[in-house]
Amino acid sequence: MPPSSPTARRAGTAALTIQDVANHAGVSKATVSRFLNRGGEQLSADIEARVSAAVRELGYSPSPMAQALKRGKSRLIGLVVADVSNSFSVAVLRGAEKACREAGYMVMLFNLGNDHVLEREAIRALSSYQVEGFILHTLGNDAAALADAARLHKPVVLIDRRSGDAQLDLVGLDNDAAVRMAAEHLVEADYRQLLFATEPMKGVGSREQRARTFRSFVAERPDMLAGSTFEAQPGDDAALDAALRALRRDAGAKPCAVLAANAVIALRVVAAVARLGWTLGRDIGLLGFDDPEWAPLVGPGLSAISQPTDDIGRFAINCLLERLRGITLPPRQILLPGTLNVRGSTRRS
Amino acid sequence: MPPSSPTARRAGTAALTIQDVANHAGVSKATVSRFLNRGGEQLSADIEARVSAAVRELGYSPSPMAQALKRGKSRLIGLVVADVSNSFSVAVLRGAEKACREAGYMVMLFNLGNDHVLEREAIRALSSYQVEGFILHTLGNDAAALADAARLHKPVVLIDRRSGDAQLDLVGLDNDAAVRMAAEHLVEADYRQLLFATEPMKGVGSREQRARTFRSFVAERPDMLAGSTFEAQPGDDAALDAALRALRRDAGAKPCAVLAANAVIALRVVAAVARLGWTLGRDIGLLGFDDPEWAPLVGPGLSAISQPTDDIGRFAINCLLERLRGITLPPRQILLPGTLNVRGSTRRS
DNA sequence: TTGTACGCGTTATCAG
DNA sequence: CTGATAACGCGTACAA
Repeated sequence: MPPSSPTARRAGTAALTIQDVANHAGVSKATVSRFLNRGGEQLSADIEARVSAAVRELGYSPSPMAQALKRGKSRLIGLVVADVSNSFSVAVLRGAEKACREAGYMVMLFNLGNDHVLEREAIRALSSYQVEGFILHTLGNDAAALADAARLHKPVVLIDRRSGDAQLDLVGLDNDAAVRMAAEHLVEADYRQLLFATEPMKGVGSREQRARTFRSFVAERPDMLAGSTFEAQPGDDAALDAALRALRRDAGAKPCAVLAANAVIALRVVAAVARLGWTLGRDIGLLGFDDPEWAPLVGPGLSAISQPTDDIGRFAINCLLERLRGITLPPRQILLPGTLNVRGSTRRS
Repeated sequence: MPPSSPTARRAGTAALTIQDVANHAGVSKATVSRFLNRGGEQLSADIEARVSAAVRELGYSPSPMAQALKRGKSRLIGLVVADVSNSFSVAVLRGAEKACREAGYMVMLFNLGNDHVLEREAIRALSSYQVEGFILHTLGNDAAALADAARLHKPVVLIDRRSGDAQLDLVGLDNDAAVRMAAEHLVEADYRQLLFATEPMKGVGSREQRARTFRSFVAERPDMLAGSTFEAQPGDDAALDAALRALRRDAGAKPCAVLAANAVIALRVVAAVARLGWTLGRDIGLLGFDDPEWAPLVGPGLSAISQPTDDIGRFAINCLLERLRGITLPPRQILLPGTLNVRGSTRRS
């Protein structure tokens, strides 16, 4: 049978094509395509009406796949995340996905599951699907992966963490301001011996940045404040307990407090304090980054710096979209302010 | 300029095509395609070697987009989730995404953000990208959306929640067994007046199932046990507090406990108990579904039923893949067992 | 203004 | 066993 007669198509319910619409309206594919893309600008009123009606009646919408193949653009954005289980990651993901959809894009997700060898494969797989750009929330040590992306001329926006030396757009918390806000709060609450607890730095920009600012803050107040840093290895609770004991010992009579670099480490400190039989706030202060849902519920409540995660996701997408529209600017840093939520873990009484 | 001479292509670094490989190996596109798909079965040793070498040297991998266009298969799976912020959802997502990738598929994510009007749009958008099947973790009240999916002959696997009357594959927790395990634990811990606290049912299968089993369990022990159910409206903390007060009042001298239908509601109960100045375990027992990371840290620790979220994700994907391979079976239910983690919130001493 | 014809990268059919 | 060729659904020069 010759492939088609103008009438009588659409057996079953296969997706309709632009040709179906053209037949229905009695015009050519090209005309329909023009109507769809240039919005009926260059069409006669009569034709426009017919095509418009046909599209509506048939409920037609073009195939993004075919469009992608033709124009090399897919209206797809690749989102690579070190660990979806991380509450910060999901929160950002949420904002990003929403902003994406509002701009007519879809998100293609790749979770590294903390296996950072996958980073290259991630951007490779994603770009084979023609994603137009990348949002990366990873350790970002893999320069090769970034190079791949750059070579494909696909824009990249980093979230939270600066990646190597690459000059890329970055959106995240204003770590410097946030750490200062946090430390100042601890000082005002009378804590005098401070410990900055973090996951292993591993070259992660935001962790190093926070640690650096913390050290500066302490160094600027040599007479009233002492401070040190502790990198907690995953699983090694004993070392963490020891570090906390050392903190109180070093503090002597002075009140001491921990500044936890993120929610994961804050959770571990809370657990350690419980193991040691201490009371948060009184025996030891604790202030964490990120403000997880459980923060109000542990002991007297965990004081925390909350990040504007939704905004971070939104800004990242907007930043990417601007690049896609061809804006050529030097790499930007968009740093958003955090918010301090004071709870019982930083009240000594 | 005529589009191509056999040599001298690949200006810049545009992605390479099957034609490039063919040129490089001195064969036709068709041959390369065959090598790629049937794995060199029907090729002469000489040709196979040449093609194989060319593919490797050039680092070629075919374009999923073009493949999708040609065969109508995209190696894409659509994942629709009611709310990514829900810890259960992410956990399942994690397992699913991994299983997907291991099977050579990619995940396309659509988050409803609890806006269930989007459900139809979700499956519409996703199927326009030719996803081969759907994993749905939604309220599932939108029969129309499901009908859309069915009409496209795309397989659907439901997670956790049965959807309307549709006969579809389902994978989730064995709610019946889990509720009985939970309730039995409460009984053994001497609690005699029970309250089942849940988010509004809204026709959500798993919530109704859990409530039903709870009521049966109580009804089967009329002489030793009393129980009731409470639907907590989002934000209405006053009503929740009142319900808890009523629980203790009704219990009189008997110990009472709350069975929380998921982590969200468990969190709210913990907060309410704190507001009321009670102590978990002693003044009121609490056992929750889901086992969030913070469970060990609130008060004496929150007892909880943990769900095998990774497995749920994996099974869902495998189930979907089997359907994609054309298995025609009646709809299955895969019910996985939960695990009871006993902590302080169900210890009266 | 509208239609015709071609190509995006693949795979399937059909000759050879 | 291999190569030419026609689709898949769409956008767009080019021609009318």
